[in-house]
Amino acid sequence: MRQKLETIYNSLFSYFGPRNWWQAKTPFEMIVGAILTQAVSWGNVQKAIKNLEEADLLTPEKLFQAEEERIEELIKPTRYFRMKTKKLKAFLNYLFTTHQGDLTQMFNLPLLELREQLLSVYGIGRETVDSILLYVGNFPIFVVDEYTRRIFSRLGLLPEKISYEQMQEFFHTNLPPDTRLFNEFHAQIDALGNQICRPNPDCMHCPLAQLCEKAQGSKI
DNA sequence: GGCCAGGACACCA
DNA sequence: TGGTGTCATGGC
Repeated sequence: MRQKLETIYNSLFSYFGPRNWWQAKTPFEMIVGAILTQAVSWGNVQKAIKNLEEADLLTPEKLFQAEEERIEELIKPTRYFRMKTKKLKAFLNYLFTTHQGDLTQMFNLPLLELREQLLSVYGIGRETVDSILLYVGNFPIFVVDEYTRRIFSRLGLLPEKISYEQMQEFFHTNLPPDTRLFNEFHAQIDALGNQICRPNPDCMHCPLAQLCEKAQGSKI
């Protein structure tokens, strides 16, 4: 299985090239992005980040003090802006009450303890917390999502109905705990899911078509 | 004009 | 435990 995953990763990387995911100026900006990107394309997130930056609110202290109405207006491009403002505030409330507003202190916690703490914050679910741990904290934790389920079930490597934990366990069991690999692999899966392996997949151009039971079965 | 994005939560059976 | 509705912008 390990070799099969290696083949899949190499095929994706050859096709899409390095994805350079999560370019950000600061760890705080990355965390804000992780919350804002929920159910929205990254392009919209970048607009909101730019708005926050121009308003000089991209520090924990300033965003914590900012009025909700002001934040709502600035992050409108990211959809569900009222909910996401509450989520940002919930995270900041946690950061200041538990870690004195210090991200370095927060990331000094052991992985599992930090994951548990972040999951208890309103608006931070499993995918968001694992994205923060992997992309900001550099912990070797694999981020899975709907694309992962869709692609790997079509490949016949995972059942169609599978929980988040089971999917994550699959990658943790079959890959070395390599932060850079996990980082790039998730980004590659996203690229495939976003551009090709859709509900109506473009199997003709899929770099994994030779490995995919569904693509071969449909003789595309 | 319709579809769908780098989800999470509340509610219900 | 799993399914469904809600949130409510912008690009293609």
